[in-house]
Order: sequence, then structure tokens, then C-alpha cells
Amino acid sequence: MSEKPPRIQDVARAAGVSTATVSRALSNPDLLTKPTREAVFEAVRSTGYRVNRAARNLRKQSANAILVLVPNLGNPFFSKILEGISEGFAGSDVSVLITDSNHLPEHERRLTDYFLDGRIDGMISLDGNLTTTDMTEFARENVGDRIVFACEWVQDAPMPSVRSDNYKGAQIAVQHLYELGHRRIAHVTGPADNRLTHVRREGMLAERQRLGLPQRPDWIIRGDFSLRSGREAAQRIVAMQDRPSAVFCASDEVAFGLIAGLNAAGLRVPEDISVVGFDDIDQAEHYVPALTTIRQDRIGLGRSAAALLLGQMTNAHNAPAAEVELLDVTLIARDSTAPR
Amino acid sequence: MSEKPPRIQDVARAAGVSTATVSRALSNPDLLTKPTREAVFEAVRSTGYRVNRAARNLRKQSANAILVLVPNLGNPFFSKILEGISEGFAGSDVSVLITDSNHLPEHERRLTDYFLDGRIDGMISLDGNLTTTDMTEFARENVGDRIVFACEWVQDAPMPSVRSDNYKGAQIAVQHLYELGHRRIAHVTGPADNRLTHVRREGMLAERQRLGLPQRPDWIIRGDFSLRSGREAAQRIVAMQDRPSAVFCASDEVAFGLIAGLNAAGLRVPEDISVVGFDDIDQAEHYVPALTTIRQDRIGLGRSAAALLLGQMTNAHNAPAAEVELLDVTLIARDSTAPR
DNA sequence: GCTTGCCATGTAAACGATTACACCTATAAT
DNA sequence: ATTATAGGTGTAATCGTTTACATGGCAAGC
Repeated sequence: MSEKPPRIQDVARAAGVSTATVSRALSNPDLLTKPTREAVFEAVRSTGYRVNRAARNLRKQSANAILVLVPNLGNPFFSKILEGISEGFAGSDVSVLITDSNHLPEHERRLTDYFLDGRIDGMISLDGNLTTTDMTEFARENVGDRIVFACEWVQDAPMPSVRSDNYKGAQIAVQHLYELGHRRIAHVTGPADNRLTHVRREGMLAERQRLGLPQRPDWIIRGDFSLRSGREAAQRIVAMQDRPSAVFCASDEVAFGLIAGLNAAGLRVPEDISVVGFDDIDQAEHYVPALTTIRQDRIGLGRSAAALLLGQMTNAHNAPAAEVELLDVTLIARDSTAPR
Repeated sequence: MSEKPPRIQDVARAAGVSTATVSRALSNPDLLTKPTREAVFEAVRSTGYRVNRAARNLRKQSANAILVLVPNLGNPFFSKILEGISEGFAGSDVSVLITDSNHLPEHERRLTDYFLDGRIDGMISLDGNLTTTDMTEFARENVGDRIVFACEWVQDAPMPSVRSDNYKGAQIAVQHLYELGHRRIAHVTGPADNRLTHVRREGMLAERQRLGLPQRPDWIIRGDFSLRSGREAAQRIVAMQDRPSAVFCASDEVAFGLIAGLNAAGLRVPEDISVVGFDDIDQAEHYVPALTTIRQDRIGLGRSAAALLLGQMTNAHNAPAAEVELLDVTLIARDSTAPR
């Protein structure tokens, strides 16, 4: 049944024109006279022609593909961002590759290789923990202007990034608790080496200070965004003789773990302790109690990153400004917070 | 700083051999004599040569890439499977493309195009709702033997698939409830057009029958795997005058929604109603109450699918048997179920 | 009527690898 | 000694596009 797929040559023959004309009809239709153009289109239709990507890529010295670097593909937090990225590239004829940067075998860790061997011509990193080796190689090979960060980022990196306004998020979380009458506010952080952790902690501290609340270092509990670390934080809090009345968690998962842990110890949320999360993942709305949290527009992060990279890739001359696109965050008040 | 990247020609010159020899050293080292081989390796190292993928792909008429078709990238359920797939291809030099089959613009919906234009040479579909048009096109273009299904599948499709033992899962869920003394067992299904829905419902019905439990059609509530549908199911159940004492949900998310909904109506889980989920997603362990559920090995699904496809792709001659690899499931008993 | 310029098209040279085929040893077989 | 064989290497064709350059025709300007 299936013959060899038609080549541009076959289309040219069918339309009675040269291969150059066919190519032009496909990529630059305005150059052609209307009858020729339509003859080509007709021939394309009748032959069922599809341009061969490998050949095009070789000739054009581009890959028509980008890579998304995900720190942990199994983490549902990233999936919505991926959805946004996928959407952002949907109409653009660019293929989206993904890879899990943590599970990359050692000998494939050289990220520049993806560029150098022509597999991709752009990259979106959701991973803010790239090594300095990575960064210097990006610079050396001049691929820095085809990389953007989304959600996370590397400090002082000369690449543009899209992120949520994490600082503000922390502020309004604390503010919300303050308005409910809470004065004794604790914080469970993210992992130590993470920029988000830092910014959220800073925003939190700044707001606590601004409102004249006690700066209790023992109420800053180290976590790592995970359910488990929330659970552990709960044990720490339960063991305190001088307990906070509210906890702002660096992620929703931490909040879930925390609430589960508090419940297990007989403390009720929000009656005994109010809890605020960060992210507004899907489950937040349906947790028991429904979680008060700071919403990040994760799809928006993905979409913007896609748009940004698409821009960088088309206007190659464009200054690779290390601009930061800050997406707004909002407080979603639900049932895990209550007046003191 | 950065010169043009070296070509195979440059390596050949540096090593004092021909391009053919360089190519062989890279792809088929055994063909060469030890000194030549090492000279080439040395030249590769000193020049920093990387083989150009577009050129290789063009010449070899393959893409060295596969596509993963995800029905909804935003759904965290799939992310772990993606992780498994990513792992499965990690050492193999195959690029993993992903696309969200629901957000695909109409004119890109022709899945065979990915094959025909040489962008991919294999596909893993997590989407069991491919159209019959898709299926006939796969057959017509002879790409059926480079496709595998994971988790979901299309009925009667001539492609291999990896799935969990959903039937057994439903059975042991019901059995577990039975052993706890429950006799009035309800079920919230998945979406109507889904194979998983069907199999899980069948397993459930069969077990209910085997145990001589009442077959109450009004205790089969239509859902769609979502939190929301679980919530709606809760309302239905609350409104019943003749309530079940336990509910087996087609997914963990449904179970979460259900529990949240029951709680909102003043019914306690597991005291008033026991609930079993399906999947064992990360949150299940940390929900309140911790969710009793049927564990699917999602990473394993991904890994097996990857291995299967890799096999199909290398042994192209291999009969494209529509074999089914069934992964075992296990009951994880937690706190959402209790004796009647 | 002849030049000039422009526009639509065609011709053919890239792009950078793989590999069929040819060739040239060196060794084994006769 | 001569031929056959095999193994290592080189030469050059090939994969299917895109695009620089060449070409030819036609309208406008003199």
C-alpha cells in the first residue's frame, strides 16, 4: 500500500515547476505568482507531500526544536508549566523536547551538547540549579541568548526569565494572617539551595518586620517543598512549648504535609493553627480543609516562557537582555486560615 | 571566541584518516584497528567534535526521537509516567518529544505527520482516545509497529501496550472493603469513553457479584477522574436515603473530591463512610485521612513502555504483536477505610 | 526601437553525515 | 610461487531540502 513518501522533486514534477518554486511556495508564498502558487498547492495536496525535517534542518542549520529542562518530571508542580509551554509552541511548528535534569546520566549532562549537535535551537530551564560549568559553557558557545528560565532561575545569569512575584506572594500571605489577628507567624522554607526559598523567606521576613511582628528565628523551619518535609515541620511545631498560631509554607505540598502532621498530633487546622500554602496546585481547593494559598499562574509561566523564547529565536539580533518578567500572584483565601 | 563547530572532515584531517574512518570509529569501533581508533578518538577530543544530528538523521532516514502523546499534560497523574519514560530513554541517545494531544491545534492533529516528515521514529501514547482516523492512518502508513500504548490503550488496536492490572485492582479494592465488613459498596467511575473506566467497573462488578453483594445500579455514579466529579458524587451520595457504607473510586483525585464533599456535608471518613482510591498518587499518603488506595507503578509503566518501544525500534523486523504487558497492582491500606 | 530594471522562475551548490564499493595490503591455502 | 581471502581504509554517491546566482520576459523610460 504505502509507497515511499513523495519528495519535493515529485511535487515539482506534478506541478510542472522546479523544486525551488515548490520550496518557495511553502516557505515564502508571496514571492510567487498566484497561478503558480496554486498549482504547487494542488500538487502538494495530490501527492500528500510533507517536507522532510531532517533535510530542512540540515540545510537551514537549525533544529526547529527546543528543550525543556525539568528538575523532576515526576513533580506535578511542573506539569502545568509544561502544559503552558506546550500551548505556547502549539501553533509554531517547533517541537518540544523534555528531559529530566536530575535523571540525566553523567555523560549526557553537558547541556551545550544539545545545541552543538544541532538537536535544539533553544531551551527553557525550569531548573534553577544549573552548575557554573553549565553557565560558562553556555557563554563560551554563545548559546546564552537562546535560553530562558521559567519559574526558577540562576542568580546573575545573563538570560531572561519569567517568574512569579514570589516576594509579594510571601508578603500578602503574612499580611492575610496579620489581618486575621495572627501575630505569631512561622514559616516553613523550601530547600536551602533554591532561589525561590530565599525570595519567599525574605518577603516573609520583610513583612513580619514591617508589621512589627516578632522575628523568631526558631519559627523558621527548614523544609524542601515536599510533603514529607511538611510532616516533619509539624512534629517540630508540635514539640514547641511556645507555638506559633499560624504557619506560612513555601509550597502547597508542604502545607498538606504540615496539616496532616498537625492533625495526627491532635491539632486542628484552622482552629488551633492557621496554614497558608504557596502555588495553588489543583488539590489545594479540595484538600480538607480547603487550603488558603498564594496562586501562581503556572500555565501563564509556561506560556510566557514559550513566547519569550520564540521571540529570542526569531529576532536573533535582539539584545539578550537579562530582563525579568514578573507574573502577579494572588491570595486565594479558603478554609485553612481563620481569625485568631 | 567560539569558532564554527568542527565537522567530521576536521576530525579526519586531525587524525590523518578519512571521514569514513571517523564515522566508523564513532558508530562501529570494532571495525577499526586499535591505533586508528585511538587516533580518531584523540582527534575527536582535541577538536571537540560532536556529530551533527540533522546530517545523520537525513542520511540514516531516522530521527532518533520519539513522541509521547499525553492527553493532558497538566494532569499530575501523567508526570510520573513521563519520568519513567524519560528514565527509560536516558542512556539511549533518543530524544523524547512530548505533546499534549488535547491542546493540539486542528491542523497538527495528524499524528502520522510526525512520522512522515521524519521528526520521530516511534511513539508512546498515554492517550486511549485516538480516533479511528488516526488508527487507519497508522495502518496505511505502516507506522503501527513503532507505536506502543502506556497506561491507556485503544481497544483492538494492533499495538503492544503496557498497563496496570486494572481489573485485579478493582477486585482487591472491593475485597478489602468486604473484609472490613462492608456490604453496601458504591463506585464512582471514570469518564464514560475511557477503557480504564470500563475495566475497573467490570472488575468491581464481578467481585461484588462473586461475594454475593447487592448489585445496586444507583450506587454506580458516573465521574471523570477529577476532583470535581468526586465532589459531585459526594452530593449524590449525601442525598441518598439508602446510603452505601463504602465507596470505591476510580481515581485518587475522585476520592479526594469525594472525601472533601462528604466532610462538607458532615459525614466523616472513615467513621461514616470508607473510601478507596485508585493510583496511589503522591498526595494519597498525606491526605487527611491518609487514603487507602490501589497502587499503580507509574514509573514502571513509563519505563516498560520505553523499553518496549526501544525494542520495537531496534528489531524492526520483529512481529508487531499486540501483546499486553500487565503490571501488578497492590492494595495500600491506610486510614480512609475502617471496619463497618 | 532600444535599453534598463524588475520580477518570477530555474539551475545547481551547498548543508554534514553514512555507507556501498573499490582498493590495497598481509596472510593463508594450494 | 601464485592465488584466494579477509580485513582495514579511502573515495565518492547519497539523503532531501534551501537559496545564491543565473536567466528570461515584460513594462517603462528614453
